[in-house]
Amino acid sequence: MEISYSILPKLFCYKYATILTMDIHGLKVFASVFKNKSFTKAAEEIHLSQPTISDHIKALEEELDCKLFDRLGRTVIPTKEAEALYSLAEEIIEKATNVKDIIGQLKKELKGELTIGASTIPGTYLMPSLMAAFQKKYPSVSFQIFISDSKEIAEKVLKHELLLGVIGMKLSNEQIHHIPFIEDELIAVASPHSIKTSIMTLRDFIKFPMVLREEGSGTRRELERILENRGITLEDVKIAGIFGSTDAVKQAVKAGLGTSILSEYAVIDELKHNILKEIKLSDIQMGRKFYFITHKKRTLPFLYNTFLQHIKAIKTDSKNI
Amino acid sequence: MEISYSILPKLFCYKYATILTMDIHGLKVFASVFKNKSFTKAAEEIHLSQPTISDHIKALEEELDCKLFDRLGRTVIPTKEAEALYSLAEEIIEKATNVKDIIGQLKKELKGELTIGASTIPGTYLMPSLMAAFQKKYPSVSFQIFISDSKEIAEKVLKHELLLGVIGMKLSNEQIHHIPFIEDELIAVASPHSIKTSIMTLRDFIKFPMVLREEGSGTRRELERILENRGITLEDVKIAGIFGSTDAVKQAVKAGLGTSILSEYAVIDELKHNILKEIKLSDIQMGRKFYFITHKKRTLPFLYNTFLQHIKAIKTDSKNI
DNA sequence: AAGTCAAATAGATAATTTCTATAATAAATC
DNA sequence: GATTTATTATAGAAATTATCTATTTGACTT
Repeated sequence: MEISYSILPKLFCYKYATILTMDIHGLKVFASVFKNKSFTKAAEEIHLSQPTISDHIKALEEELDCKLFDRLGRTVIPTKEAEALYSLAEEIIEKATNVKDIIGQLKKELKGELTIGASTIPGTYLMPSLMAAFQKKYPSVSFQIFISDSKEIAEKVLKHELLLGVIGMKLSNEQIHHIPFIEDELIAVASPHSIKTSIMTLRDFIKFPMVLREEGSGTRRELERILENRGITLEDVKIAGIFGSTDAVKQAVKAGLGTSILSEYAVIDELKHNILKEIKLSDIQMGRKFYFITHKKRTLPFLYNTFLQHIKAIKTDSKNI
Repeated sequence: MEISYSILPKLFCYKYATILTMDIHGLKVFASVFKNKSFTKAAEEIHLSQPTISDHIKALEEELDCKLFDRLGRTVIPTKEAEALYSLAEEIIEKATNVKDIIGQLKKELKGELTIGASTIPGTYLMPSLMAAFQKKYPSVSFQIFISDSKEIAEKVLKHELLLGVIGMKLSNEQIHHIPFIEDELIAVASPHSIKTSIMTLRDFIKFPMVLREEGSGTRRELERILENRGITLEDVKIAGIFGSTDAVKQAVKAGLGTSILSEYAVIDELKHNILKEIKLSDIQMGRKFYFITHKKRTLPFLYNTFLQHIKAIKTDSKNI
């Protein structure tokens, strides 16, 4: 393997050292002369002057070092070499003509895989239904959702490992483009058995031991921000446990390990079935936003842009309802 | 069919009206940037300056109306469109690079069909052994010998229906290139039973009725030329019959219809077996030459030139023996 | 031999390619 | 956070190339 590695650059060098004057335009001129058996007719067809055609053929003849046409006064007759060149030239011209079409089509193509990095809440509770709706509209689209915490998603977007992310916080990085997505309400929850009161102040609530997400989490960060606004730090809070997933936190709260403050999307089912109990905080509203994030320097494939427009449309629709 | 005929010119028009600026050089620049993930490295590889690379990429981006690379400071990342373009570009570059090789190889190719127009004598009595020798040397060569009279062979060469001919006379046409081939002796023959003497003068010989070839024939023309030199026209000769082939003339002579003057190559076997008898003409030597003929304006494929050189070599060899 | 048709040549102009030098920008380092 | 470094973009100039028109050359036709 090491040998082939060291030889490779030389091969490239060789390949590019070969001066290839031949261009597609010249081949088109040749093909036209070949088909018309006339320089003048080719000139009319390609809308160039006859001397220009002569020039092109001369250049090709010099480059290939062989006569391509026998000029016999009224007609020209292609040589054996010209016959061979014609089929090759047609292939090249066709391929080159296709390029524009293929790229043009690609620019409008609504199929392929949409890879999105998502933090826990959007990845687990929001993306699935979005994916379903989008895929219904564009059946040839498949999704790959990479779930991690907000910090890692942001890093991957910055390192160009991901083109698109959804996270629960706004970043200060100038390179990141934020597209507001959806509002989320953070809700204080406890086990139904552990706390009887269903309304209290934030300061009262944090007297109970709490179960939290780990540090990179958007939910955790949002919580810290809210407490900080009230002059409270996490050091004032009695932490009963830290878990790496929202589900684990929910299990811990259910088991009575402590209270928590979680996304409404994460606990909507548990509240409905009385597995968890909402503690209304009388003095605070804990809203936060989710954002789609992209790197400002990256060009998004059409499919990704369409997806983002779809999201924007949904947002507008739901606002109007 | 008429419909497709009338539509055809429009299609050509459309095809060539599409302005296709894209050239192979530009694609090579693109491919290098794509592989190196760098404009600067591509510049080194192709031995162009970095701004030139920038220009080429810009031109391609404008023509295809899409961004090809996201420029991110230290690296560039190809877009989805660039990925697609790369595979297409490599195909085109490879084909274009092949052209030179393929044409180059064709120029030295010693295979294929060698079509030669030959008049009766060379086509029947000289070409077969030549063909055999040449094919032994170059086994991938096949022959097609078109036999007709000298006049028609010459016409076909002039009308570009044949690239190469062998005939028994020199033409006055300026367009024809003559390559001397082999000497032939015309021999006066008769049926062994009809004439007892085996030597006489030309004037005595033409007192006997003669059997001749048709007018276009080289042998006939040669005979006329010889007679003319002696102040004799064909009107002085009693013509017993005119036949369209040398074989027919021979049969007629054998049958005692008359005498004839024929190529030594045509009667060599008959003389050996005493089917025909040579009448030595004491006062004349009737030599003539055969020539390979080509049109001066036509380019001969390499195979044809090789064949002619082979012929020339044989001539030199046989002279030296 | 004159007329006609087709390609080649010459000379001029416009377009393009490419260069060097420099600016702008982003990442890495201190 | 300022500085250095690496990379692409821009500007302006020079060289090359593509193209044109007008004319010449060459060959077939009459």
